[in-house]
Amino acid sequence: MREAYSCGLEATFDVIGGKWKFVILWRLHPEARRFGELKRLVVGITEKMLIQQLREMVADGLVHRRAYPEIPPRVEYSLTPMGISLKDLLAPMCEWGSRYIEQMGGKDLCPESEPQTECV
Amino acid sequence: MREAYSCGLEATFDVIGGKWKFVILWRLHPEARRFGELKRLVVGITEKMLIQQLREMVADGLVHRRAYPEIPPRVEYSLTPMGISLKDLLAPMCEWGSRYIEQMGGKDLCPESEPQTECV
DNA sequence: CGGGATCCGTCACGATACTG
DNA sequence: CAGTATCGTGACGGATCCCG
Repeated sequence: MREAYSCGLEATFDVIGGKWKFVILWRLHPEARRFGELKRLVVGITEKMLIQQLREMVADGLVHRRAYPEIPPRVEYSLTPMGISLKDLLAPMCEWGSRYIEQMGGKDLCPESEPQTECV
Repeated sequence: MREAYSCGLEATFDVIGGKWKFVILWRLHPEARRFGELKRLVVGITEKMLIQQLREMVADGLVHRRAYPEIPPRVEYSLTPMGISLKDLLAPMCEWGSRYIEQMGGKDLCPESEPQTECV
């Protein structure tokens, strides 16, 4: 959420656009995750990108961050109600993409990659 | 549509991600548009970006390009069935963004910009 | 009218190393 | 464990000029 929007679509893309946000979002569903868990679950992301994206999502009100004053440190990230409402949006987007892939030449699905079953 | 996808969401973002694609898409609905029309309707886009995005969308099977062998040249762009199906996806995304804007501090809507009423 | 070609700046993204 | 700091790169987006 940065400047003025002339349409809700811009806001939506601003908030979940980019390479990682939506992946993180659906890894945060349905339960809270620790930083280390996310790092493992979001395959291929670097720590820098993960913390950066999480910060933006916290600032955008999609994710809640809870730090426990312990040693060793523990931080849990969870979805806010706004973040949860986004999830209902991701489902049809994922369905559309899946249909698109199979109609446009099924060769492009990646069978050996870990099955991301919670998509859809 | 470039590499292998592990999830439909990646495909969706690949196809309508970026700054311009979804704006062009909904300007193409419900009727075909000429290149010059699009250039005026998609406020702020340069010719280079417009033609570049259109080409990608044609390659991705979302948009159909029809050139008339006339002088002066005339080219019309329209949505393919796949492109039309995307429109049903954009509507909820736009609604979500609008709700997000008003809940997160209504100052971020842009009143003086031309009302993009066909959104939603 | 509907493009194509070229040059260029920015920034999203990434690799690596270090820290409380 | 959960970050922070630094550096590098390429794709994305824009400006400008040219063409059939």
